[in-house]
Amino acid sequence: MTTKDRILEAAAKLFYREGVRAVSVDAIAEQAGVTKRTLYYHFRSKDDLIAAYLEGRDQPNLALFQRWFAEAEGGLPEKIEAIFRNLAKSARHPAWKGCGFLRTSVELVEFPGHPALVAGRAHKKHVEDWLSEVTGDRQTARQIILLMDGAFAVVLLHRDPSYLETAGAAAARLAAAPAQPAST
Amino acid sequence: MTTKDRILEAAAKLFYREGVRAVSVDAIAEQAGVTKRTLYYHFRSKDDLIAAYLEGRDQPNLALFQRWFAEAEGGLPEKIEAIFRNLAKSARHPAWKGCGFLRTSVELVEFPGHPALVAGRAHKKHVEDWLSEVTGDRQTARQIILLMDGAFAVVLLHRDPSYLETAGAAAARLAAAPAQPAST
DNA sequence: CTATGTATATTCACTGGTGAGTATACATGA
DNA sequence: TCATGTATACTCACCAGTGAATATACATAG
Repeated sequence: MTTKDRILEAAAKLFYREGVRAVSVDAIAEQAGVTKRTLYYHFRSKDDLIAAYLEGRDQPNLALFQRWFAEAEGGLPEKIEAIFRNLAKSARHPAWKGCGFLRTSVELVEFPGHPALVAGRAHKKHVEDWLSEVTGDRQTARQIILLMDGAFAVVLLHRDPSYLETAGAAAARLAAAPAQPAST
Repeated sequence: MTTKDRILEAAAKLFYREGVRAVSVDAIAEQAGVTKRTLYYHFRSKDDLIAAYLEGRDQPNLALFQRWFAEAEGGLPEKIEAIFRNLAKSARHPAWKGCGFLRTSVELVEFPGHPALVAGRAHKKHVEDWLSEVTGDRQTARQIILLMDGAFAVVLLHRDPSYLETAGAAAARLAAAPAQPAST
């Protein structure tokens, strides 16, 4: 594992756990076991590091959703609901802190053009595109995304993962009977 | 208007615009036209001020939803959808930055017991309780909340208020046909 | 009806600490 | 000997919170 990878891994861990603003570059360097100067050799700035953190989460995150969907029994509504059930299970872990993409978009609300937000938008679009494919309907895909992201926010606030199951039930119902006949 | 009110008003404006972490106590004092020491005479700490900011938003926010609901034509689904339509209109204003409660809960994720988060949870519960009343079903109320909070997050990320209308359509459908016969 | 005391409200100037980022030097393998 | 990578030790800006003093208003005792 290269030094650069170790730095990114340390950054990702701390950024997710505490938020991108709360974590100092010094703390990341220490966690990675390098000096701050070395960190700045591999990354141009803290903002660069934040962007790299989110870019690195796009694929694994999407792949996880796809695996949960593929491995679930039943028809489309059941498979959609399975994603939420798995999310609820994750959310019961004490280290769970919601969606890193959404949280970063809040922390960087003053900088709408920040590269990390560009990466965040791309990620959410990838999920939406994939859901459009499997549901055959963009509107339904968006409503599922809205339920999921809403659940991230609400569960983080109340620390009550059961909202993810409530969201899953709603998503399953919307997937079972799309508003207008399928139209990707 | 008292000095204390002016400080709180200044804090609320800056906290909503830039986020509670990004705003310095000095900036609030300057905006309020007092010295920092005066600010600390009226508020014990910055955390106190953050809590006061959210506590002050609870009632006005809820009242706004209730007004939008009351003033809308049509049955329950139409009235629910009207709330989202009004939110979408607000979100088109360039100063709109999502939901202050949810954003603060992200910014203070490291401090789950923070008084501002207690105020945030209370507010969301008030909205949920009111929606339970008007829909006659807690599950439906929660799903509407999930759609609304999801839309706050997604619209903030993509800067595309149309997601609020998509959420409104889903909320109307769920309100029109609750999963199980009404049970508050 | 003045002198003294006290509570409220405000100011200026400061501190200890932390933040991101850098100047410079040293190592080491190709 | 040159590019790559790492370290020590720094700069400079900012930030939450404080110490000490002051202004103002209003008591009430002499």
